[in-house]
Amino acid sequence: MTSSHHTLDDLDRRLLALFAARPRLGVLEASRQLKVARGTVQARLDRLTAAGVITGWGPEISPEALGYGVTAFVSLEIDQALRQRITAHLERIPQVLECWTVTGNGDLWCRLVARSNADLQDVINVLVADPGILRTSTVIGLSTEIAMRTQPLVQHREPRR
Amino acid sequence: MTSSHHTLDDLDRRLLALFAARPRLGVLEASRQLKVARGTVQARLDRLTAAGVITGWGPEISPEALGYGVTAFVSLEIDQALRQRITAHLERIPQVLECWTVTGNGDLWCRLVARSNADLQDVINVLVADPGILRTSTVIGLSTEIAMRTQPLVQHREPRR
DNA sequence: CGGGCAGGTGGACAACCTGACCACCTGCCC
DNA sequence: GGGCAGGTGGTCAGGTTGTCCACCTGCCCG
Repeated sequence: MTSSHHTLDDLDRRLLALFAARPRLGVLEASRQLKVARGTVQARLDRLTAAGVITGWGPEISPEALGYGVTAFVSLEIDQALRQRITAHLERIPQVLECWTVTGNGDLWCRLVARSNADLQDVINVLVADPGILRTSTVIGLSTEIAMRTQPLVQHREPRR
Repeated sequence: MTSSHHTLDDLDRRLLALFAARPRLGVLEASRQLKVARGTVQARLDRLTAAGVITGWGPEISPEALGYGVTAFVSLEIDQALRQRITAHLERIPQVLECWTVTGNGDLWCRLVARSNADLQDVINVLVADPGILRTSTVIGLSTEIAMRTQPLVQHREPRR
């Protein structure tokens, strides 16, 4: 959006790669592996966090391991005047993992999970209960070809500007 | 998919909520806040990890903070015979953050990021360079209504089965 | 040119946490 | 009644953290 973004240097990239590979590493151990002073690692981490590059260290949860083996992507065509209320409605549905407003006919785009295809139908029923939702179209995720990743981006060096 | 999934009990839920809120917490501090023995927290964490519920503790990176302020979702219609080669091609593009095979006309579904709309065009050009890609349709993410989340799912108690 | 400043280094400290044990208790299934 | 998984408190040595410090370097700026 704005151009005020953080530019990574080489050490940042190595740091992020290291912590991505072994996240529970302590600062001291990391400094040893990167061959820099401990304070440096600490300062880099603080700066990356302050800049918003690192947004968290939370445990990543696998919905699949919890029994939610079905993922679906739903496009919603909605009554624009009611968007706020609709997103509030979606927020209240735990199976809605993500939601964007997007360009195109589908005004809203969501990621859902469910325990089975039958369960998915139930979830969608809950979802479309809001009368502000005019039309939906669902595609089901069959297999993950590339799992959510950011490392390639982090390691990527923009050739020119 | 398979029904062999881990069922969370109340302590698991509280544990996950706590670590989601303050991930860098030590095991000892967590045990104090949850009012259980340290060994218990340790054991739970180990079990959740072994069960695949917790898949990692990696730092979460914000592409936006790195200057990739534009997100787009692309549906690709492809020559099925070439799917393997195509996904390999996509894997090599850092701006492709995620990719699924899905039902429907769009055989492949990807999430992209780019530095700007103009940059997005460049990324898409790289993407469609593979002749196995027959048709694409792109929608641009305008705003995040619900950011990727799993906590509601974790805290959710299935009413009945 | 010299000053100021951000950022790196290596070292020091006490306080604290971790991993690995242990003995023991409880609830539950067979 | 036995066996077992899982919880509880406790101990221990060793490693790690947060916080200082003095000092060095490169760089921008008047």
